[in-house]
Parts: sequence; C-alpha cells; structure tokens
Amino acid sequence: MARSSKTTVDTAYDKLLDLLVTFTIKPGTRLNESELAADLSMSRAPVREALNRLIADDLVRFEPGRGFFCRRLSVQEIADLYDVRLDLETGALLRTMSRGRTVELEAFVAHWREALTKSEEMDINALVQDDEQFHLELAGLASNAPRVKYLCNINDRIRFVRRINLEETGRYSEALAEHADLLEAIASQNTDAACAILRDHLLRSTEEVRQHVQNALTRIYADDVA
Amino acid sequence: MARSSKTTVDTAYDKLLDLLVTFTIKPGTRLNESELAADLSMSRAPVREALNRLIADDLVRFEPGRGFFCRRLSVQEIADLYDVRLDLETGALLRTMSRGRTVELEAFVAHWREALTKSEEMDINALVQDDEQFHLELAGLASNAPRVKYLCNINDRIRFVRRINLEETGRYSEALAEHADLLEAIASQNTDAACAILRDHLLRSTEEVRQHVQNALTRIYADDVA
DNA sequence: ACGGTAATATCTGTCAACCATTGAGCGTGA
DNA sequence: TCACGCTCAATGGTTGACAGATATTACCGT
Repeated sequence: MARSSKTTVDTAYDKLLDLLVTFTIKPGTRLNESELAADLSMSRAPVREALNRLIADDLVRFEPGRGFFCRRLSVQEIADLYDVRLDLETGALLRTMSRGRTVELEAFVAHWREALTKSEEMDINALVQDDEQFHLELAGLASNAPRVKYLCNINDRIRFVRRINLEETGRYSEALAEHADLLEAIASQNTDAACAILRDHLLRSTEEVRQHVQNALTRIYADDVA
Repeated sequence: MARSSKTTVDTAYDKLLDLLVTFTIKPGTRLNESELAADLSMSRAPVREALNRLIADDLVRFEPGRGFFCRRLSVQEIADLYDVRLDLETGALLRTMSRGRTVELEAFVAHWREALTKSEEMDINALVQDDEQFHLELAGLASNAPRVKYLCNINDRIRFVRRINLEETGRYSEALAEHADLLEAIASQNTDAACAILRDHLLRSTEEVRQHVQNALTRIYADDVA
C-alpha cells in the first residue's frame, strides 16, 4: 500500500498543510480526526502523526482531551512573523554580499532581471508565487539551511495575508519595482543600499498588516452562504 | 489513564527531547520504537507521535522504511544556527530599545545586575543555564512569541556545544563581563552600542564553533569504554 | 418557559495485533 | 573467489478496537 518514496504520513501532512495554510479549514475550528482520516482514505494514526508535526510548526493548536484545532488568525502573530522575516531575510542578504559570493549573486540577478520583464502579463497567482520564490531564493544564497527552513515556516503562516497584501491595488507593481531596485543594488555590489532597500520593501508590507488581516478574515468567512 | 494536564505524548516528547538535546542518544543512531516505548512504559503510538513533533523541530531525521534517527552533529549546522540566533537576538534588542520599553528594560537590567554579582560562586551547570536564561529573557522583551519560539528551538539544538563553549577556560568570565557591558549600554539607552556589544558577544562564540563541535564529538564518544 | 441535570452519542487517547518492507546472512553457481 | 539471488529475522507502517473523556441532547422540576 505504501508508495515508494512517499509515506502515508507525508501525504497527510502535505494535504493538511494546504488546508491549514489556505484557511480552507477556518481559524479555530476543531479538526475531526476520523473525518480527516476518511477524507484521506487512511487510518487515524498517520493523521495524528501528521497533526503532531503541524503542532511543532504552529499550524495547529492542541488541547488535551479535546483534540486538534486550526490555528487562529491574529494580527499580532502575523505582525510578529513579518518582523522575524525581516530580520532573517536582511541577515541573509548581508551575509551573502559581505561574503562576496559574486557568482551566485550574478546568476540570481540575471535570472530575475529576465523574469521581471515577463511579470507584466502574469496572473495574480503566478505573481504571488513568484514573489515568494524571489525572496526565498535570495535568502537561500546564504547557504543556511535552518534559516531557510524557518523562513518556509513563516511563509506558510503568512501566505494568506501576504497574498492579500499583494492584491491590494498597485501594491504588486510597487513590489516589482522594488525588486528591480534591489537587483541593481546587488549588481553594483552596494551592500548597504541593498539591505536598506530590502528592509524598506519588507517594512512597507508590515505597516498595513492590521488592515490585511481584517480583509483576510472577511474573505475567509465570505462564502459561508454557499 | 490520561493524567490531568499532561498527556502521554507530552511526557514522551519531553523525555525524548532531553535524550536528543544532551546527545545521550548518539548522533545518527537509529531509534528503536518498541524499545523506547518499553522504556517509557507506553505503547508505540504516542512515541511515534512525539517523534513526529521532533521531526518538525529537526531533532530527529526520518527515513521511510528505516525509521527514526538521532540528528547528526555537523559543524555547518551549528554555525548556521549561531548565525540565525545572532540575527534574531539583535533584531529583538533593536526593536525593544527603539520602541522605548523603558520599564521592562529597567526591570531586566536591575534583575541581572543583581544576578551577575552572584555568578562568581555558581557552578558550571547553573552558569550555563543562567546564560541561556539571560539571552532568552532579553529577546523576550520584544514580545514576539514566534521569535522566542524559534530561539528556543535553536537553543535546544546548540545547547550541547554552547555549553562546551562556555566551559572553555575563561570564556564564561568573559561572557559575564560582556553581559555586564551590555546591561550598562541598555541602562544608558544607547541602542547602537548595545546592539554592537550583543553582536560582538555572539560573534565571539561563533568564531570557534568548529573547535567546539570537535570537542563535543570527542566528549560524546568518550565514555564508550564503559 | 427556563435552568439544571441525567442519559446518550460522539470523539479522543491508547493499545495490541497484523501486514509490508528492509537488510543481513547464507548458499549456490559461474 | 566473488557475485548474484534467496530466505529469514527484525522492524517499521497501518489498521481496527476498546476505554475514558467530552459534548450534546432530552428530560424533569420549578
């Protein structure tokens, strides 16, 4: 029954992760283990194991005797995560540049200069995905696996409101412009400027988190009539 | 059977965490589920659930079809974690101070000024624990729960070599002196100086990570004759 | 009609057993 | 002698069942 390289727990984990990240499961909802197991056509044990991984990721809460609950969506938490993200990303950039990894940096710049020209005719989904990819690849150049993993966790937890942030009118064209600026600063090896641009770029999103979380909540509960 | 506030999984998690953090279980060792279950006098299910939490914490590896393994101890990983820790701690300090949380900062300074005077006659275990507490409390003043949680995870993963770092002759008296300097910079509300001191304090440890990991490995495998 | 309590149904927490897979050891044949 | 393949023991992967806790419902007294 078990597929070659992907165990049942992994499929459960991936599926549940998706449901939780996208808030297909609404914030604070209790998760019915048997139900989930049935949906995934597997037993409860692997579901519980996957849920336990997700506890460590802070994507589900757990109350003894009551079970597992979907994470809540709080302004404070999102703002905190944006804060940490800023430190992790700017820290990565600083190290990458001061370590003089010109080869990798040039490849990065070349790739994304090209990619940015095509961004005009992309749909919103592709844009959002591209944005995350851009930031993650940049951070990845520091070759620090734990750092990248923390960032992935943050991305999962903020993706829903981050998307809303980008969807706000004009914000994503601003973002693209800022990415372009950042690329040029990197290309000219101006470390301070690059870090400053990245910091401001990230701060810009952070400022309006409160509003975005509001939008997120209304959107989550919008199609309750269906 | 279920105890009031602590479920079986939690006890398993705590116990396993300790074994892994202290490398009582040696790096790379395969973990025998049935054996662990027997040791903890519980079934395999809760053990597996705990182990799955520890996967997300990167304290155990998992190979499909083979089982769970104790994390390896690599120079690269420890160095990376020290790097991230630096960014998270300095970031926290910067925010706390620039946000002007004078009340909390003064309380912190007062408490640790006092505590540092008593440090002379403390044994090594207490010192190590105090050092971690100092840094964690300082970071905690930024009131950013996710950041603190990431730091806790880092602490778990570096604790073994961090302890060795402090045990090196004289290093911990240096560390205490640097803590004192930091306290004064904070007290005089000199943000830049405080951040610089903290950064240098953390960099100092990072520089010798390679050597400390070596010591750690020899120490782990030292009592194999027993 | 309402609040509290008892009966009931649902769900979690844990376990023991079963099946599948892996890796080691052994034997056979080139 | 070595390589290949087979067999078997050990261990992980999954399941279904049972006991205890929790939420829900129905009932009764005021």
